[in-house]
Amino acid sequence: MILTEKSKTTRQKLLAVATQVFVKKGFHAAGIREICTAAGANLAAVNYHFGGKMELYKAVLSHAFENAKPPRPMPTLADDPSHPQEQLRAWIVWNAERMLGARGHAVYELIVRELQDPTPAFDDLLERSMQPIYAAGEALVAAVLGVGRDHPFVQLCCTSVFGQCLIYRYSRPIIERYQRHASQQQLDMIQSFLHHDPALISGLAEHIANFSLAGITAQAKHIGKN
Amino acid sequence: MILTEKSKTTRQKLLAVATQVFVKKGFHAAGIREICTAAGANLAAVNYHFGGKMELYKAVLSHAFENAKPPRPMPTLADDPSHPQEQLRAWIVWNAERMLGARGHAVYELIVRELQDPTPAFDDLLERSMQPIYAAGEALVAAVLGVGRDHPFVQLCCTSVFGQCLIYRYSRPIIERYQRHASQQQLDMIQSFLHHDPALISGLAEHIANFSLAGITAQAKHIGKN
DNA sequence: AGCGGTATGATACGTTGGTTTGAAACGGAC
DNA sequence: GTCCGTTTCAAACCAACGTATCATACCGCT
Repeated sequence: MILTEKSKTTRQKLLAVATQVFVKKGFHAAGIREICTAAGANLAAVNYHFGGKMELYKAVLSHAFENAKPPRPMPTLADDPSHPQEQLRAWIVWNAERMLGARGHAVYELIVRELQDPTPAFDDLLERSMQPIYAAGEALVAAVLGVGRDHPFVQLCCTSVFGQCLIYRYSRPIIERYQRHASQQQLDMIQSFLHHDPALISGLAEHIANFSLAGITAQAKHIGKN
Repeated sequence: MILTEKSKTTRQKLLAVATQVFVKKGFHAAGIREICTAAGANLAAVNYHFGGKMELYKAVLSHAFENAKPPRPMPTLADDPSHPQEQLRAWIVWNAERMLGARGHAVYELIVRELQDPTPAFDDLLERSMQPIYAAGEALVAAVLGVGRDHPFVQLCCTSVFGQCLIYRYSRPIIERYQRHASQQQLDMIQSFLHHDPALISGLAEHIANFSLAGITAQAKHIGKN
């Protein structure tokens, strides 16, 4: 199929709208009719351009993954093996900003949905977008703790870091809900968060890094007891 | 409607099966037919006993909430105001065990689902099951940090604690998926986790408490700078 | 102008899922 | 035994969804 100008715009429109709808409602709850009318396209457009709902969804996942490419490369242990603690801090900040920032919004929102209702596209998505990052974090935490990567503490600490990031994705509905009882100052912060204000995001990332580094280094004392 | 013995058992069976199905698949994906056949009841039973799918769901939420009553009461600042740090640790452990243990399983699984696709029952559920716990944690963190409850650090730290707990609920599908590549030792741990083994859960709670207390006390150094 | 591959359009099909209906079965009260 | 409220059952209804169909419109090309 040769893509003329006209077809490209409808295809892209479909892709853009579908991303929003899938993010907002998930795969099952999202409707072809809703997507098509919102994109100003005909009902049959999805089947014509993508071959079906699932294929459209996979295209959305790939597209969102491509768009999530971070501006800076991920810090790893290999960058500066003699200062693991600084590298770990850099990795935590980088990871938190990626998970909470605007670029990663769609991917992580979709990942979070996949976590609850996995579709056949889950494994691939996880493998491509999470596994490399997690592995880098594992290596850094292991280096800081001075233990092997398969030490239980390593996984526990990595999970704690990811948990602190992920909750800001999950608690979005709660935050929106608390707007009603919030002060003006809180309202501003909520708006900043919902719109991925880079300053607020990096503030959150800093907190997570401070909190986690203290937590991780505190684990060092417990090593050897078991 | 008077509840005879017979009707009570079908109602209860329906409630029990529906809880499992709603937990496993969420409100939308769960089907009346599936629930009824699994409960050995007729298709019309749900409408007869509860009045509809949404009413059944609300009944499931209430029932799950009632069953989540913890064996020990929640530690609060009021229990021992002179040792806030010890009380905070006790609260974190209590909260983590509640969120990861078998008793709270259904409620938190349902809450997590509500977080993504809120139903009209969301507000009530949140208010009853989360708000009191969160408020107690806020008070304890504020006491340890020596600041007011509306200080930004307090909310950041509480969020970090909840995030570390919640992720173990979210990552369940990932954990199940990694069973394929796991060693025997890891397999045992995974099984323990999936079956809410109390020993493992309290180990996780201990980690979260150690990690978080170090993180929170580290925040004290940053207070006053802003 | 006329052709052929491409895109869009309105409409219908088959399935699924929640709900409704009306009849049949049960079980205690008199 | 008969009556009546309660519960169960099979069958049907209705709306929504993803998909398929086929005609029409578009556009570069000869």
